[in-house]
Amino acid sequence: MSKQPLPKPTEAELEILQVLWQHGPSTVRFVNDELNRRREVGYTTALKLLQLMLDKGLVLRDDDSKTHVYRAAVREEETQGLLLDRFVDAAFGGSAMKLVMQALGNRRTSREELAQIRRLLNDIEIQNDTTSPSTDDAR
Amino acid sequence: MSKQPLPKPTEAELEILQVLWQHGPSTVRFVNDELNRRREVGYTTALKLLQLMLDKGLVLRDDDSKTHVYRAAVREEETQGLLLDRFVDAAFGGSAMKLVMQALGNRRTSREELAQIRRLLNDIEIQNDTTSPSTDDAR
DNA sequence: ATATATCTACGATTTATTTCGTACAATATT
DNA sequence: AATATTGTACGAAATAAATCGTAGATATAT
Repeated sequence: MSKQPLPKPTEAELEILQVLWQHGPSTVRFVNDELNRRREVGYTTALKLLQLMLDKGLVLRDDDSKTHVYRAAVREEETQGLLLDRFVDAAFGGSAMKLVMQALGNRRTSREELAQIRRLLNDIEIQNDTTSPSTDDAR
Repeated sequence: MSKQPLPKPTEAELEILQVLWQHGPSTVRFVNDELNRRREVGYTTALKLLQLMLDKGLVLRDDDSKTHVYRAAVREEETQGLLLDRFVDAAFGGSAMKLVMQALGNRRTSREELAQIRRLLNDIEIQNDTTSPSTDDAR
């Protein structure tokens, strides 16, 4: 029952996590190269960030060989969920609905994706029916 | 066709915008009181933030009377859309779909809301059909 | 009219985040 | 073996954001 703090990654840390999530365990060099596809970042900057992230427990590293290999210590969905909560709160006054409507309304969504969402809605509805019949409220 | 820079509000600035969007034009005192419902903030902190926001063009103020009245200079949906884009990019690697699925999947969504989303999906589908038949890409 | 409360302006401090420079060790190259 | 390259560690500067204190102006109450 040990509760990890699960620290909130900063903007720059998120960029790095994206790389690690997408490409798996990576060297500093690789991470830095990936970052540089978007913006100019010095090598030691990436290194330092990874070291800080190690302290925070956001990544793990294998330092068996001289060239260390870092990998994400937090799961993608979990982290995104955490950030989403904060974001919904900060930008949408806590209303996840408003966010979803915005996200769907203001951008191109393919037929494929629409179908995907419909499937999800169905699943949720079934869930709702089989668990808590009619009402639902909390706070 | 004049394009304003439309600066990105910070976390604290967003809190204030929420207050203004929700309650309309307000005095510093009122804004501060509202902020203090969530966390402890000094009066001059709120004041300073509003002044900075005025510089940035995030709010406007009426200083006819001694006690100034501030109001949002940016529209809620527009700002949220902007932030959403950034957030989708930062946390979800650019995939709005993943975000929507997360938002819907990981939290309680009422029958009411589900229906609302379905309606939106229908609208979008109709849009898709009547405009660009199969493929979709722009920008 | 004097004292008290309320308000704005704004500099300065604090805290968080990002970025980089330098030192030095290990490895690879010539 | 000497030199160049590539790597880590880590302090410190640069930047950004949030918070607060103090001064002084204006209004309100006694």
